[in-house]
Amino acid sequence: MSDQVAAEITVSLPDGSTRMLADGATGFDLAQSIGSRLAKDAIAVVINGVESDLSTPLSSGVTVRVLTGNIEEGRQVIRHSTSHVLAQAVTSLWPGTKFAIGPSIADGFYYDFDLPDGAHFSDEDLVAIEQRMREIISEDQPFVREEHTFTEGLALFADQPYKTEIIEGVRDTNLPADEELALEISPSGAQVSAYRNTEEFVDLCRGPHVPSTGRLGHFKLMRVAGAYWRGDERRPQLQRIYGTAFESATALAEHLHRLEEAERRDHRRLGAELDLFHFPPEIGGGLPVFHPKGALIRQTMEDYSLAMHREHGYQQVWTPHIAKSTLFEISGHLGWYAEGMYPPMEMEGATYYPKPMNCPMHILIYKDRQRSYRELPLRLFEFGTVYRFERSGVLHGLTRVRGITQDDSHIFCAPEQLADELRSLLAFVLDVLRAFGLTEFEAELSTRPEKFVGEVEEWDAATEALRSALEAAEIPYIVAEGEGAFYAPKIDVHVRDAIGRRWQLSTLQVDFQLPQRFDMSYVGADNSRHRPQMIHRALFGSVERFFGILLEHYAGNLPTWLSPVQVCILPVRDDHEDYGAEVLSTLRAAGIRVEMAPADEPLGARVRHAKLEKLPYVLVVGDEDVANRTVGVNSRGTNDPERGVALDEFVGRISQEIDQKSGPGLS
RNA sequence: GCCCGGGUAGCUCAGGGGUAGAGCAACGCACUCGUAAUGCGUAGGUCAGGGGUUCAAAUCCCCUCUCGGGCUCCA
Repeated sequence: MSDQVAAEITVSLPDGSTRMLADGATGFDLAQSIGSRLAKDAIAVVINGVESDLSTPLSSGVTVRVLTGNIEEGRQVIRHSTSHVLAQAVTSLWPGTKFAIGPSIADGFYYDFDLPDGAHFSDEDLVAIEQRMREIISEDQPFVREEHTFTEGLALFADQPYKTEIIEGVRDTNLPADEELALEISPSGAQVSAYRNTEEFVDLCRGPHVPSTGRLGHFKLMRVAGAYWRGDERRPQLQRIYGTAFESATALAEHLHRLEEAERRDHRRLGAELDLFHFPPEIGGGLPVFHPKGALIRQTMEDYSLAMHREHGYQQVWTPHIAKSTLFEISGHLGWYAEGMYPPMEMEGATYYPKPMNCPMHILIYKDRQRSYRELPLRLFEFGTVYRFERSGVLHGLTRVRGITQDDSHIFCAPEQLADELRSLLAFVLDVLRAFGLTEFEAELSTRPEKFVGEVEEWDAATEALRSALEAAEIPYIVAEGEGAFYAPKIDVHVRDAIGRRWQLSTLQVDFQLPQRFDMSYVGADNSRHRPQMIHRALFGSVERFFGILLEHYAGNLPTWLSPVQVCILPVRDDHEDYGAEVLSTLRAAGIRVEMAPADEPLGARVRHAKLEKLPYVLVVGDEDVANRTVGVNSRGTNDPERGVALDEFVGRISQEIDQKSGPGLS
């Protein structure tokens, strides 16, 4: 081709620079022109914001970003490509398998299958599948993009009913049904794209993919599960395989290590190790008992919360656990929440239900007498235990139980007070959460759904009030359009824990329905009756769940104020026990929770036991300490004890720490 | 509720048709020690429960309960 000058194209890079390439150059050529290292690491490209294969020819004037495996978008491509390899492996081991979808997800991927003759995967199957996947990877099969019309696509996947349904769905609506389907098919134009690895194996997919299976390999199949087609329990249950994949063996190993770390933090494990709570089968699923140390932690949490509520103008109330059906008919719970309620009990001709929520009872307290505008906002607060029928499969340690103690509050206010009340309420909620060591917040503002009660103007005003509370609190939030309950817009507060996991905790909901159902009123300054507005608010959400989250957040290393045992005294020999007892009573008099372990085991063993219990402080007392009235301080998180600390000084230190709700670090 | 996998000593687990095992914990005795496991000894089990197959079942089969991982659900 020396007889003609090669045409050239110009492309822009993310840093604003431009680069000249031969006409017909691909993303891979671009990466190569930048550097051989980049060419080696390149997974895919983003052309004018659209993710594409490395083999895509570039046209002049486009902006191109090269995706490598060490960034999230690149990993998604690796995971999605690995899911295709999984599908090919399964079809070669189970001929006749029907495929559903196989998207990348946070930290991995999955693929849903419908095996011939209703077969199911077992854990042993995963080993064989992984083996087959490694063969496919070593064959270095190319991912070849094919584009088809809808008609061709339907013909290509004629024996794949799930793929057919996806293609028809997009053809008829021009939209994939949800985010995960969007990875399978692109709605743009009248095209269906597919990626072919071999003569036999081709899968519907939007792409992009790695150039060939040889680029994969750092993966692991994690588990098998059942999953309903399109998440609908009325439709067939498919066999899902979860896996994870990374760009390198190191990154995969790090990920698996993080999973182990999360397992070590599992509150169910810590609950047993630290003797805090358990779930006796004789009582029933989802119904925990708290042991002395667990109860102490829980009580400390509740005491602090109650004190903060009183300081902020809340009045504590107390209400029973069951009520006649009449109450839940008025509240409407029997109408729209009956499935979530425990079944009724008949007694003396009346029907009683365990309460699923506290609000109706708080409303009855409000309604016991006529209320004046001067009393508003009226803030009622209760640690109210409610019972909800959670299906057996959803129970999960303390984070999903059937007996739930809510730190529940209902605020009744005049409409013109709503915005101020929400603002101070949100600030209060965040302050209390911060005291428990949770500092990273993200909120969700859920707005009016299609089906709703009340007036549009009311909804708009309440939504604006919630929004302004979020703005004032200066926390990041997203708006979930149409996600509100039918009776109210709401704010949900999520927190990030120490290892970055997101938990939904507090909720603030305005309620347009209950004040009306209960015909609530107050007498205004104008001497006429008005309808109050109502706010539901749970701060911890559920005390049990919050307890579990805190345990995981701290990995069991609770700050000193929450530790059930704050100090353990270890006399070096038994003739130091008298002094140890003196230290114990001094600390106890200062309100510190303290124990002493007698010298009938070697000191090292006793230190070890105390460390395994994750106690904040171990005090060793020996000859020098008896002589000088000092203690040896071994703090959690260190193996470097401090010798000769004056007893008074230690008391001062730990008291201050308890006061500030801080404490030594991890064990 | 549905799919998959478990349930053997208080805990963690081994054993997989022929009379039940280990480590830790517990208990007893000795040791008296300056910072993450002192030694010796003792006791501890209807192998989740029920039914079946077998001369014989912890072990194989069926049912139930229960726990875990997912799916659905979370007002």
